[in-house]
Amino acid sequence: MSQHRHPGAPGSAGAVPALPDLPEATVARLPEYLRALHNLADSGDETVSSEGLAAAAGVNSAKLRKDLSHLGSYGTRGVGYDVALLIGQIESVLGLTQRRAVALVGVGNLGHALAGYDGFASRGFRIAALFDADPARVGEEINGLVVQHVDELSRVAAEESIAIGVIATPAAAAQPVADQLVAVGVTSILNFAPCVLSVPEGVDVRKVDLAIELQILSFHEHRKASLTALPAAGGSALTALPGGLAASDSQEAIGT
Amino acid sequence: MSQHRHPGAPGSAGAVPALPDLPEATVARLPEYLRALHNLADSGDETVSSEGLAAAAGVNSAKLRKDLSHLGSYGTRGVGYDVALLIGQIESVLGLTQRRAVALVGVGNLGHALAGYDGFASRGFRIAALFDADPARVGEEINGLVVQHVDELSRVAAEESIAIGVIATPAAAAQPVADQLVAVGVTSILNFAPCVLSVPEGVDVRKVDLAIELQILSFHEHRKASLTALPAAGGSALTALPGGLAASDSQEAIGT
DNA sequence: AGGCGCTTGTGAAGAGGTGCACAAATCGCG
DNA sequence: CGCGATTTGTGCACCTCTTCACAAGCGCCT
Repeated sequence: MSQHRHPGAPGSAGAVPALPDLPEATVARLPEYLRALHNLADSGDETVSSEGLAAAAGVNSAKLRKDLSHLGSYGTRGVGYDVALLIGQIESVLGLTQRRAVALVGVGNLGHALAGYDGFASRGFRIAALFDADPARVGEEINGLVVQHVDELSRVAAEESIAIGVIATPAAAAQPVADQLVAVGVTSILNFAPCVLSVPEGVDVRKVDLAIELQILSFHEHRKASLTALPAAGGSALTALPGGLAASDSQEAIGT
Repeated sequence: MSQHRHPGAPGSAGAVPALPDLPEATVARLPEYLRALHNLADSGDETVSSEGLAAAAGVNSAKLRKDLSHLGSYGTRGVGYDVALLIGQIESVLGLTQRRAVALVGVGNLGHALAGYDGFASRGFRIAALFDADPARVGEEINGLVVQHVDELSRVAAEESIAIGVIATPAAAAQPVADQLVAVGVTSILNFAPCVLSVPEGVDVRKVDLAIELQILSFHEHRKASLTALPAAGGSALTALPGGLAASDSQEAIGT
């Protein structure tokens, strides 16, 4: 049930306490807007129109306006949005006003790279601890952090008040690790292992599977190839495809 | 490793001619089904019910049946789906019957890990070439492949018939690299750089942004925290977590 | 052989997301 | 001081995706 609610009117008292209950699709786009806004800010721009920001974020401008309206943003008609203000708004909604501590479990091939990925640090997160089950890896230092044994997790989690757990272990180890994370109170997990995690209600899991992304691309590649291979195949409905078979999900030919 | 050539394939290479024009959401789930099916096959299962497969893939069983029905699969009522047959079907639809060649550009922190990620090789892809713009990195050998300068791209792409390009460069370098990939005929790109790529129509781009995933989790974490701070909302399972949560962020002062 | 339990495949209803098009609001300028 | 150019915010229609519920089909057991 989507309830329309007008989040706090301009003059309302408290500071926008109610989380506006954003559509999930909107939430997923906010970080992209945020990144684009930071770029604009670095360029010295102080305001930006929905059209301009939409182009920078690779989305439709109406969609962007609707997204921003959901979080009760204050654009100025005839002018646009104040870049700095909007950055503050989005960061606040995303809960990025504090730097959240991330625990990374699994310092193998991929985990090693994640531990060194500075995109995390620069966008609101702090990798607070590294874990691995392999004794051979415990003790290794990466980016100033020492890899600890995964059994230390509960102790360290309490000290560092871990907010998010990242799993970069092999698939077989992922579920036990997830259980351990949940046990120490972590309610948000980013899973890079190619498997389905089962977690109690209230725990959010997002999955990133690199091979799956390639397989999706493979499908489209396959489809494109077979389309060009079958010229006019008997005039079936296939050839009657309208304007574009562009993947709606991906970005496509922007501007020019 | 295991390159399952569909064993008892749906007979007739000529069959399955018309690409069924699958819903995008379905395409995105097929790889997950495929992974689950391979697990089942390794366990020796020969058939699986929609319920069972759905559980293994983490989706609703009705959704799974509808997805499979889209690709005209033949389950047996009262029995379920033939695992081997279904694997063959899905691999065929995804275009995984051939092993696609992937070019990886950007062998920095993340790219290095991707180059060594065996999940690609085991799921239908072959990393055929590595590139970087930094002369200091050219010549380095990773996983049996020598890093070449990005200017070699056009020559190598022709030799290896690259099907998919993976961009793991810094954001600033991503667009030029994408242009080069497009120029040599690549029509599918997986972009790890945190920026929007502009490509001509007909080129598919999928983006993976690791920081964005964390930011989305951060939002939910933020929301959950503010909910527990608010009056009773009915829900409950949240408070029953063992171990107790440590991370509670009280603040959410917005604006100004 | 016939009935029974199980499972698929799908129609239909509902939820959610998207994009157009336009009214409302604001600024700058003559 | 009012007008026009500009841009936001949003109602509405469309579309995709999800989920339910159930008839049809299949194999097994008696």
